[in-house]
Amino acid sequence: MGKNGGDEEVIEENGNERKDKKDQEKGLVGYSVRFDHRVPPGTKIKYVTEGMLLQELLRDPHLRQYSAIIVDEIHERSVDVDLLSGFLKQIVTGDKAGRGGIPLKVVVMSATAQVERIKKFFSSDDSLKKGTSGEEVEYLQIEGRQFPVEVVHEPKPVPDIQEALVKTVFKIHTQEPLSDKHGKKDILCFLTGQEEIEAAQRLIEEFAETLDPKVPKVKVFPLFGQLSMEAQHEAFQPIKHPFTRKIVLATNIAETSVTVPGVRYVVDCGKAKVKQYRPRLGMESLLAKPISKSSAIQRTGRAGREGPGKCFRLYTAETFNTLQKTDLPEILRTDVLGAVLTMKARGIDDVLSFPLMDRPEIEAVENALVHLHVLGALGDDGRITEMGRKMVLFPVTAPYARVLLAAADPRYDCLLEAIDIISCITAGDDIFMQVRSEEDKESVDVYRKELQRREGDLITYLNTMQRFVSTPSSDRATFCKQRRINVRNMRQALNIRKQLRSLSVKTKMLEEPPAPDSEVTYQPVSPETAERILKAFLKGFAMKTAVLAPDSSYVTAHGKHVVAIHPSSSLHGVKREAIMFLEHVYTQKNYAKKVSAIQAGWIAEALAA
DNA sequence: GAGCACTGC
Repeated sequence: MGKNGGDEEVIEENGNERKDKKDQEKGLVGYSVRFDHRVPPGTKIKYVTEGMLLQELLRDPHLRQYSAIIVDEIHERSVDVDLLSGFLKQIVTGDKAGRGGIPLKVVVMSATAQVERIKKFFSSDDSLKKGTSGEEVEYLQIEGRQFPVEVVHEPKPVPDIQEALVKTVFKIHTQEPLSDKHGKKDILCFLTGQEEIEAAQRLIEEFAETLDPKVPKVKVFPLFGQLSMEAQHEAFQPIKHPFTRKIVLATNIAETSVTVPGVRYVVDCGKAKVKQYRPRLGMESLLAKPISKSSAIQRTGRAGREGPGKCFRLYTAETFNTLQKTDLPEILRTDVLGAVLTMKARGIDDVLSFPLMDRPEIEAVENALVHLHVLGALGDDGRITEMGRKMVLFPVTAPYARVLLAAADPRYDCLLEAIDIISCITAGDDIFMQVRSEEDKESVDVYRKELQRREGDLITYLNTMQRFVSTPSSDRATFCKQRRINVRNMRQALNIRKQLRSLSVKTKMLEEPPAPDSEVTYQPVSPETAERILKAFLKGFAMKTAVLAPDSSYVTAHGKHVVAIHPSSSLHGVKREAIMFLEHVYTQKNYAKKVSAIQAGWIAEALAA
């Protein structure tokens, strides 16, 4: 590798592994993702995730190790890719001295044409002043491949989406052929959520009963994330019965994450549930909103992957024209707490002037700065503190990182316990799956009750992790099955646990590596230890607390909003003096999730010291 | 009595 500006090329990928066995053996191609790294000596091309490259920026702010960076799928606009684009712009348009005078080449790839914006963003501000915008940015276009899809809009707004859906599905079913030379001609419907999907399934199945026996049959498959892997898998299988059409009722999962084969008809309800952070309320909402034009086009495209198709939009052409061009990028929809800390840790003192393709509201940034100050990550001068520098080393959000630091403090002394809990919580979806049938529920509840603790959800997660790791590996599958624990998420939790433990040793928060699980016997934590754990969590979540009001509702300490305990919590329906919750979501109501019982006096105590 | 979809140092 050269002395300055390396000869290594980094290809940024969104988690998709691109491993070519032969090249890898020769050491030409390497990759680096969260739990898996393979970068042999002599690597010329390295595939990394955005988060990994942001992490490398901490050590190597000018990316001197690389001669070129390729950013793929930039239109997906994750927070990480937005931050990375900002740093890349600074490197490309800034002073080359930090790279020994060697320029960095940046290639960005996008499936949708926001060409002008991207060109403008990566141009230096000087060229903008001279009116030669984008001259140093070259542009190449490659045609996509798709079969034609005919789009049909509703002539006028539909009063009832479910009714319109059933009507459209059976219009397709009775008027369009079951297959052609390209293969099956199945139907994929985009709906907003589980509830809507289950209602639609009932309606379609009821209506199907009334069909003339000469008409082909239909079989309905729901498809959403909370469904078990097996149930999801069913929706991908070609239908076995002859003379039958498959109808898949899906959430956005079928727009972004999976491809259902055989689809030639798409029915689009025009909406999707979106999570959006409300900086003023310090909480997020999950509500059905109109989709963007680009999302509608993406859904339409799902009908043309295997042959010419048709897309029926359950809204008018006028409504389509009123849709936003693109979805709101994530940085405008989430808490910018993490983004601000990421910038601060990489030397950005004035975060408001950092180049971003979309800037969050000033209020959102200010809230994040205040919150980071409360957490102790920023000092009174707004600069990152010693504590903040330690926090960014952990792959968890700032409040969790603060909890880990508190837990390592001798006053709380519960780092391993905090790691167990945070591993369970940050392992993706809840490790506890929802139980669908009533009979299953009874038996599962018997086992789950054993894990539950009166202190609430956090100590229940701790109990679960401790019971799990002290179970012999041959019995772990049964352990999970009985309690309906998602094995994939549990495996992820173990990975995170291992990573957090090793980072704790590296940062000297743990003096020595913890004993292997095989040498630890299970013992439920004492109420005294549970109290120390909850107090350590309050160091990160003192703002997310509520006290029981005289009318038996919980009122938040911050903002005085009424919150209800979510039904997924072990404390649902329970009245305690005060609660701490790690998540705060508005759906049908204002809900607190991941809830623990605390004493009201602990809140002020946590904010004080 | 309720759950759009991903990912990560």
